[in-house]
Amino acid sequence: MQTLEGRRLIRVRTYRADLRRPFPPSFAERLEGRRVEKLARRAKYLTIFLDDGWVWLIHLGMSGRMLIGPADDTRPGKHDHVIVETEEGLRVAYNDARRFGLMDLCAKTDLAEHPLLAALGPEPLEKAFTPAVLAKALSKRSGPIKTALLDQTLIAGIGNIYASEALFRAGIDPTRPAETLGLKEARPLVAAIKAVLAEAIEAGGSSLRDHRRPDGELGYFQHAFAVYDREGMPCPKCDCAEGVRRLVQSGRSTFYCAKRQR
DNA sequence: CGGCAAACCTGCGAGC
DNA sequence: TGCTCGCAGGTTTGCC
Repeated sequence: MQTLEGRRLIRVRTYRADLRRPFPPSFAERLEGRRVEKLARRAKYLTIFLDDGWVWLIHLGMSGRMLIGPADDTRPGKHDHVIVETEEGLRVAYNDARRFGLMDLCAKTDLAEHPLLAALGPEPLEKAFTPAVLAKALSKRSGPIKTALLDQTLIAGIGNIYASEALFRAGIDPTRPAETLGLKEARPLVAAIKAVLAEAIEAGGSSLRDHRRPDGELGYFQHAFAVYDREGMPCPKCDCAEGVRRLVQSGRSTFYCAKRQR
């Protein structure tokens, strides 16, 4: 998507009225003619800053992806819901089989107060995300630490895969009540969260089944999971008999090593 | 308010 | 081979 920076959007087409939510009024018309000034991210939201002071907000949901290529064929492919063409002959298609994603437009000056962003917790990759900050957030929760890590109002941007991976690296039992983690255990957990997210971004993201990178390849980080989706396989860090275990917390799979994580 | 289940949607893999 | 069924992901909604 870096490839969009600096480009002018000359043609925007939507192929349905909504994703998870309806597109905002006059969505395509408000994008057409705009130049992209900057791409950024807040939690799992992509923020595209436009030259008229508005921001194009995109969430990929679970199966959303941006397909980038030349604009010589503008017909929508299967599950292409929005297609953008730039002045330079680039075609960017938002493709999302499950339509759990969403798009919105927001004035740059109101971005922090946008309903989808206002309640988000701190960015884990920022310097300000410290063990003290994490410990304080977790002290408010009596539920399991794994579930708390997925709460976007406590910490922004951790998904189900990375919650398991971070807890494994930090050696923390996913069922531990969040409030029982003190500063001492928040320290390795912060380090693990930062490392897991940074490595995943560096590797081009994770992917499962039909989720692919823009070039069609699986996200490389998929090949680096220590525990996620590895039930029954040996723990990569110890020789325990059971290997990686799976449990369900709040309806989501958690993978962990019972011997290593306490 | 916290915690949890269900809902949204589709593709895929397992099992018959 | 072809069918059904369960499950995966992120977030919101609704119920206790």
